[in-house]
Amino acid sequence: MANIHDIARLSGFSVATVSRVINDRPYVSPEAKAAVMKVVRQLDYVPNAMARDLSAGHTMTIGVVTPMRDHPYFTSLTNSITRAAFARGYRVMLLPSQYDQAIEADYLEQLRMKAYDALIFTSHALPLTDILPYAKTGQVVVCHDPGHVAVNAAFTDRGETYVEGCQWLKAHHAKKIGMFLPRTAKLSATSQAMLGAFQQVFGEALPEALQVLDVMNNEDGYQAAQQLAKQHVDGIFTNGDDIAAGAVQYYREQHLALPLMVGQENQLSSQLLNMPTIDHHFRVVGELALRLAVGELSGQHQVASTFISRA
Amino acid sequence: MANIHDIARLSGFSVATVSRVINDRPYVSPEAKAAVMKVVRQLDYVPNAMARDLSAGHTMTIGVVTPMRDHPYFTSLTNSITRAAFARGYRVMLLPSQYDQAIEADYLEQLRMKAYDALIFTSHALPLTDILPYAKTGQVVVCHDPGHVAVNAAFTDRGETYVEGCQWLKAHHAKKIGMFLPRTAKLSATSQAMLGAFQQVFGEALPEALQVLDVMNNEDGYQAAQQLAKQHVDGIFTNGDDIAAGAVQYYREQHLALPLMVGQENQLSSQLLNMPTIDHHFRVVGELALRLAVGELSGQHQVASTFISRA
DNA sequence: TTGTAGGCGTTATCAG
DNA sequence: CTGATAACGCCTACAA
Repeated sequence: MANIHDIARLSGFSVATVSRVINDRPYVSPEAKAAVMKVVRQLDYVPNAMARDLSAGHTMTIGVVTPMRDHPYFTSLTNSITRAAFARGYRVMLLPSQYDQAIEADYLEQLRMKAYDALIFTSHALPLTDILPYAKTGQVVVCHDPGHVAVNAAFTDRGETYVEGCQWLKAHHAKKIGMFLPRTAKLSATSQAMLGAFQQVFGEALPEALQVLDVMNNEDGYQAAQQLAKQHVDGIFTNGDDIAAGAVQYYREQHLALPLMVGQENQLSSQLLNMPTIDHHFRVVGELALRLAVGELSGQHQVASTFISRA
Repeated sequence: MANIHDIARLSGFSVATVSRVINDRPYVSPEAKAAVMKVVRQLDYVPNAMARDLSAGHTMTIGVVTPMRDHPYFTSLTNSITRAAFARGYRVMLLPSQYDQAIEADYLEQLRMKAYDALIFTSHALPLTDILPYAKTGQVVVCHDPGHVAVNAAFTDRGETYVEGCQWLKAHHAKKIGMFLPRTAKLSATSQAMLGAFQQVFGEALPEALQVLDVMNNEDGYQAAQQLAKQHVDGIFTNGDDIAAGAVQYYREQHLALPLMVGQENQLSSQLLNMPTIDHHFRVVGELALRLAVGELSGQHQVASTFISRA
């Protein structure tokens, strides 16, 4: 592999001049430029990206930490982040975490090692207090409401639409309601917000027996429906359209009357099932997150989600 | 930011010794190790990833070129590639291309610049002959049948199941069949294979009027159904379950009799619609592609797809 | 306009 | 066991 010194030697100019030519900088004579370019073409030379990064002191890479790969929430968020990143000349590194604190800590360490210019957590298991120290060095962005913790954040305001979802169930006369939740309520801000909305609308807390935890995908939805069907619920607030679809499948297979259902994510399946859902506008959140990551923005930015009524 | 020289100076040892300590290599006295570690902790030192990469001569990064972000084919392929990559200590860079030849060429150039150790094309618009020259330097992997072109490849053998799909339509007495195809037949191997299967089963080529091109997502499916409904088809071989779902929606809205339909990708929607589909086993393909990228494997590897009959 | 020399931060060789 | 010193390949004051 030819390097800049080879080009310098063969063209009869110095590395400084060669560098100027390949970076299209001023103060180069036409002759020098021609001579250098000729050798560049002959040797099929291209500058080495790693050396450039080291010299420049940045990677132009944004790490995106994602707990799971097959969940639509993360797919749409990553997609919008990627789009925004490329529009600004940044690249995106995919960082799967499976909600493993050790892995997340590892990524944070890599940020310190300058493996990335910034890190976006689409979600995280690590307490915010563990993340905070890293926010000083590189840029760290989280995609949920960090409360009063001073970390850059872009997130949807879910509270409002969760209330609307509960109201919809109430208005359609659901008497016994169950909820599909991601992970336990203590760990997940989503769960907390959903349970809070229930309390607000129905004036009482949702009994634990009617909360199904750790529901993350379509298959989980099928299993979760099994649990709730035993208790004869007539309404389910789910945490995803595709997840709700899994539940529908269970009810259909058992030839049971379908409970009223509310989805989330505004996916294709809620359209097919004619089910109300919530659009969290992750495209917008993703772009905001990236702008925070590259320093175009700072602080905390929230996007209002939209309840889509359907029945 | 502290660097290895700072540690050397403050600990009273040389950079060589410091390097040995932080990399946990032999031939270091306990005293030296203790002294170095103490300073490392004091200064909160971590080695710089870029400098390491430059020194080592590799990035431990695999670029994954993906034409579109919201298509399940690419999502599942990227996911399995990522999983396999991390299992081997590699990272994954997401490279969107929108089937733009200039962008694809750009990524190939970046490969030359050693921005990635290898490049996986989940699909590409660039002719294979343009890609071939780069396959010499870094590792290039394509995810479709490269025919007789000598490039590393992992792909599904679709021919067989496309024939099965056509036979299914025939067995269920579809008389007038339409097809949803991605891009034009000349450009897309998928289209060619689907049309070939039709010819094989029905003994004649599918009239162009019954081919709807450039159908890539759910909305496209809705539009495409509009076109085919005018011609009163009673069977549609689609190129995706979610895409087929878009078509179903159109037929339902118009209160038209639903044609027989075959999907692809084995997504949730085909389950919900009780529609036969084809599983291309992209998880397997993704892992093979990555193993090719990191040099564990070489050559061309094909995976048989599976027809899932449902009605 | 051009070139020299030093810096970016590590790793590796090889003599001590 | 330890340490100078030379890579890795590029950029950029500063000097000429």
